[in-house]
Amino acid sequence: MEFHLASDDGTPIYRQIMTQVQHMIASGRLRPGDQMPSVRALASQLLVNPNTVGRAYKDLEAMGLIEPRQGSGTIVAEGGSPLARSEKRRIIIGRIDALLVEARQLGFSIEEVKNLMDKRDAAMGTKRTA
Amino acid sequence: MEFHLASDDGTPIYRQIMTQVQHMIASGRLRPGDQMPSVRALASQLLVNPNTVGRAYKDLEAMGLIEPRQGSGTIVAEGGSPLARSEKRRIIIGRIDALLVEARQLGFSIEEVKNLMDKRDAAMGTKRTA
DNA sequence: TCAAGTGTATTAAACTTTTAAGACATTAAG
DNA sequence: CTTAATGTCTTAAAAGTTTAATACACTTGA
Repeated sequence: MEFHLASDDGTPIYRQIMTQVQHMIASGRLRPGDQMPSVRALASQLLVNPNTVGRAYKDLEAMGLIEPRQGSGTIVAEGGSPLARSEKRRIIIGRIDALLVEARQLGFSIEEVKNLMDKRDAAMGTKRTA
Repeated sequence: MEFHLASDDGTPIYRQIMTQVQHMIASGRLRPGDQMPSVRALASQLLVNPNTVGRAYKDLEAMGLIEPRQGSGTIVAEGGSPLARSEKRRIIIGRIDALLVEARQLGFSIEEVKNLMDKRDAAMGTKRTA
């Protein structure tokens, strides 16, 4: 399970964790019944305090996305159906808009961005598991 | 000048203000020499403390995006970002990688992302003042 | 039973963010 | 000059975030 905390805009860590889990569930990479990484394991992986992960898990539980099992771990909840295509589209468009604005500010044309995307995608693709 | 603070992910207010201004400059809605809203006026509009806006303006000035004029207001700075091309490239590649990861998680192919990018870029272009 | 791993909880401290009230020098307009 | 508006600064307090060191009850597997 790959997590990455990269946001440099001051977003609290526990919020970033929540967003990651939400998106993983939305995309189907985490499915109902799947085991979540333990609080301590994820904290260790992210080099973060266990309480911070616990905070994220607690809020995700309140949202009904995950279910803690005392003693054993935490699993993805049943009702947590993947987001509708329209919702996924709304999310990705927000990211794209942000990238376009950033690119324009930095002086990159859309063609340059798309070329860079191809290169980066090819580099990432070599690591793909499926 | 329309500002809106909507982010519900715990992002600090002054960061949201900075992002808004950056995007307005990037999109051409704010051009070099334009008057920025005063610290107090923007604070009043956003129902936020003047110090919070001041913090955002101070950081934006440090980035070279705006220039304070003692006594009169604050204007959008001339000239572009002082960053070197290599530095700009490093930044934009980071954004692209994040977008690719997100897109993959949400189930979008790179072709779909590039198509959406073209559409969004065209939509933004119509608002440009050129 | 025993040990290890699990989620949860408490208490405390450090740090960041935001609000608050006020002050100062500078600028523009009357 | 006077007045009002500007950016900037100080001090303080409140709130939120993160880390830290524990502790507890529960579950699993040996």
